[in-house]
Amino acid sequence: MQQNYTPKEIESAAQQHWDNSQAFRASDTSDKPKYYCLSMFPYPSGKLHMGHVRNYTIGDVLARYHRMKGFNVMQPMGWDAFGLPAENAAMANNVPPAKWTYSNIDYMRKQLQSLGLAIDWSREVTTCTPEYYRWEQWLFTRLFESGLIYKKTSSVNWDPVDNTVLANEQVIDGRGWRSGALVEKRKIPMYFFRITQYADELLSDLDKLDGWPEQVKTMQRNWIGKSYGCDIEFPYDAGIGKTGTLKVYTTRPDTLMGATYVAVAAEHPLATQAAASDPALATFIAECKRGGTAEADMATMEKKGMNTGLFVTHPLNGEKLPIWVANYVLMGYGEGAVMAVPAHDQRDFEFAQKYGLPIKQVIAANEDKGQGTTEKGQGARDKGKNTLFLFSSEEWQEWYASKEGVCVNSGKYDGLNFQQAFDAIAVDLAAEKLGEKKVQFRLRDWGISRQRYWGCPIPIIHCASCGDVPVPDDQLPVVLPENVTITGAGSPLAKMPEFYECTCPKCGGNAKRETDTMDTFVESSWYYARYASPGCTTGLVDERARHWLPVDQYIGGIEHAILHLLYARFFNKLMRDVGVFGPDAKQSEKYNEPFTNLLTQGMVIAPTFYREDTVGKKLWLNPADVDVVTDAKGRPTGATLRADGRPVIIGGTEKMSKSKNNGVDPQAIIDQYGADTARLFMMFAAPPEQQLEWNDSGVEGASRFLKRVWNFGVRLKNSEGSANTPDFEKSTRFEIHSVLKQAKADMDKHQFNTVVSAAMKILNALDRLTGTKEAFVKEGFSILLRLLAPITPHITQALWKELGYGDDILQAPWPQVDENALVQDEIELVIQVNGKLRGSLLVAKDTDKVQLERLALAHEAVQKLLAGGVAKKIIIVPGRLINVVI
RNA sequence: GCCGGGAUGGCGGAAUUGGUAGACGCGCUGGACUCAAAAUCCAGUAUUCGCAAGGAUGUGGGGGUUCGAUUCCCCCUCCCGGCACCA
Repeated sequence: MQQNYTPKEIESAAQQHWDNSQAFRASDTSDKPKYYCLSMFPYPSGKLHMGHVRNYTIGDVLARYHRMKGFNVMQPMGWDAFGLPAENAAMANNVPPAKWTYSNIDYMRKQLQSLGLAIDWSREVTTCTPEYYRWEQWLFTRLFESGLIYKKTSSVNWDPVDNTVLANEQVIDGRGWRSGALVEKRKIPMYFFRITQYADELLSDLDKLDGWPEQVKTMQRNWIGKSYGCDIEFPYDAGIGKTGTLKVYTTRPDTLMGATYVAVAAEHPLATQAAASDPALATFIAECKRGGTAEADMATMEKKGMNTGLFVTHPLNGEKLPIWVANYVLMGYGEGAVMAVPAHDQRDFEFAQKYGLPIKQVIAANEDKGQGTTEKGQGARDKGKNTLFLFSSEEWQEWYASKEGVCVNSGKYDGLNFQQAFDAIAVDLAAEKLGEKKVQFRLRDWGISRQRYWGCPIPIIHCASCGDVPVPDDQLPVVLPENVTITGAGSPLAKMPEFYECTCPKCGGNAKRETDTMDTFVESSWYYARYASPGCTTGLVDERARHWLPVDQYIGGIEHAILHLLYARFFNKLMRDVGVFGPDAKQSEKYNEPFTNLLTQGMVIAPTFYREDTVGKKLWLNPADVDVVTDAKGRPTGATLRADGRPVIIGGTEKMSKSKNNGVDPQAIIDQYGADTARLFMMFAAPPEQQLEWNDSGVEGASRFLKRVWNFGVRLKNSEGSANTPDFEKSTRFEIHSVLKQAKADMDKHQFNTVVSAAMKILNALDRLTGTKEAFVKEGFSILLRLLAPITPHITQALWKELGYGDDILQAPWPQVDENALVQDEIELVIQVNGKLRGSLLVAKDTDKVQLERLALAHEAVQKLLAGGVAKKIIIVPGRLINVVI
């Protein structure tokens, strides 16, 4: 046995052993209970960063822990290989995206393997291979035929200099990142998944996901955003010159009588019509089209509007209401038009104030009906009663949102509460055929067309006579050509006749292949199912998927809480309904949801540093190349680039990413200390769900602990030994088993940092012993090794074998708590006076209440504070404390 | 702007879910070993008053409920994630 801990040798020996025994090959037919443990697959950006190490170590700990508990574990790995960074790299380094991607995969696979993850590599999936995306294309054609995929126009960020569509990430302060040109919105045709058709199921099934964090379910619920309201139609005023109605949606039809104007989006047909004869309005509309499409930008920009000079008629009272164009109304949401009730909506109120539009109060507190009786309502009543209140009062806003008021100034609706007014107005609108109740979702259909090269080709052929024709099965896959030049201007495929020239599958005439590719979220929406059918050539999955699905434990970053996880849930339902999981899948609860349990890992964040070039473009610098200067309190005051010593700008502390170049490569730590240290440190640094600001001080400590474990093993093996006293043995056994009990609970709630701490406590307890030969020391050490095995698998395997516990710790069961060791005769109780700690008391376990009260009162500290007086009350918390109230 | 989360010693974090705040580790200080250093081991380490015994204060800030609040309620500040074309 090596005298010193040599992680390199130990780790390569252990990994060799696992390889030789094919230890992590998952059986499709085992009769043990299955445990499908899945970590979100990485984008092959080049190198691993600490976020990956965290994610995959968490997954590996869970996989190995469940293996020890007797499960048939499957833990796969793959590559989310299509995406924008490959095209950027292609431009920066003049290397084709495919080549760049595959070489990144090769490097990162080696890195992952060096971490000693218990992965079944025979199931590896790479999304940019035709074997994979062929089935995605197949599914696309099925969904297109069934109408679940359709085509419509939609806004994109357009760079007028590069003549190309930009991702939101590529729009910086309203300008294209490469050209610096002002970005504008442009409408282009795109394919959409009809995810809204599944909105209700996606919403209601969240209630069944008991294994998901509440915060993720809340975010998804809010994202789907089911609301109950009314469609309301405002007939055109005669001045518009045509007949028809302007349709709006509102969740507050009870305030309809307070509507004083309507507002439409800049792209709305009425706006276009009005602008035809109004140059100033045309200019304003053009201004609204400037800037990107990101919702955060729209929501934070200054609210602006302009009167069109046109009017609509109020559907109930016949008043003429002006039509305004407003930049805060989004064409893509609802009808692209809203009714404005400035008295009762913050945004409408501010807009009305700014442009001098009338404000009409139609909701007030109702004293007679006893409404508005909450604290908020009371305040609102006092302020709002019979007088026009100021909307800016926050009290009023909240109270209003609570829907506790009644209608006023509303004619026949006066005195009705929210629900009564809602119903009455809906009935009256329906009678006029000018509106009806409607359930609306915030969720929009999922546009998947991308005018980019490095993605899965959309399998559609455009024929002048037959229209959009899906590519027939026998012509799939539509293979993405790999020899291309990326210029950053326009879509490369659209410049390749050899790709797009084709014949129509229906009529055989000349036709043009679609040159857009799919959103890369599509690939990541079904990969979890593909792992369960490696090599399948007959469909997306085969029979084997029915054994493994659904995923028992999914692990990934919290940043995926909405989009990826919602799309994957949607896809699972699509695959179920198309029959991918078998004809009976629709009847089985089992195929409703893809991920039974979800662990959302907190992000590993790190500071960002950058310099700006002459045109203000940011050049991001890696933290590893930057020296930070701090003040006496440790706050950063400045930073310089090590290479040239000149200052750099300190950005925010953000999640590690390729685009901000703030990823920290774990390789240095693995090379210097070994994978076990990297894994141990990662698990010890913070609980998995918590965000972690990267800092490598403490890696040293993790390494030191593993050295101590090794040294203890060496001593245990070599020592002649001496005996410990029975008392010492008893207290150590108590300590080990109470720590173990807690560690088991921590493991089950995924709090791995305290599991590591438990291992440290056990080693400390064993280290305090003087004798080393006893069976119970060996037993204690075996508990320590098995506790650590999921976290640091290499060193524990080496010691397990060296000390003769067995050949393979993978076969060892999780250690059992010896409840007998936990029995105590005496316990320590805390003595408090008025809730403040004043002393402690050692008593027999079964001392009765009366006796405890007597002992507490007799306590020196209590006597002193009591000063001869009498205790008011004595509170006893069994096994914990006695609080004397005086 | 909207939605979700977070804030505890010099640092990472713990606290059996309303019951001893600071487990475990890092760092730091002192000591042992060494010619010396590294490594290792031992001791101390929330702040503050005090020679000490002991006291006071303390979980982002302000208020509240309670015998007792890091934990529950109300208000506020700052930080992080997401916002549909980064993945």
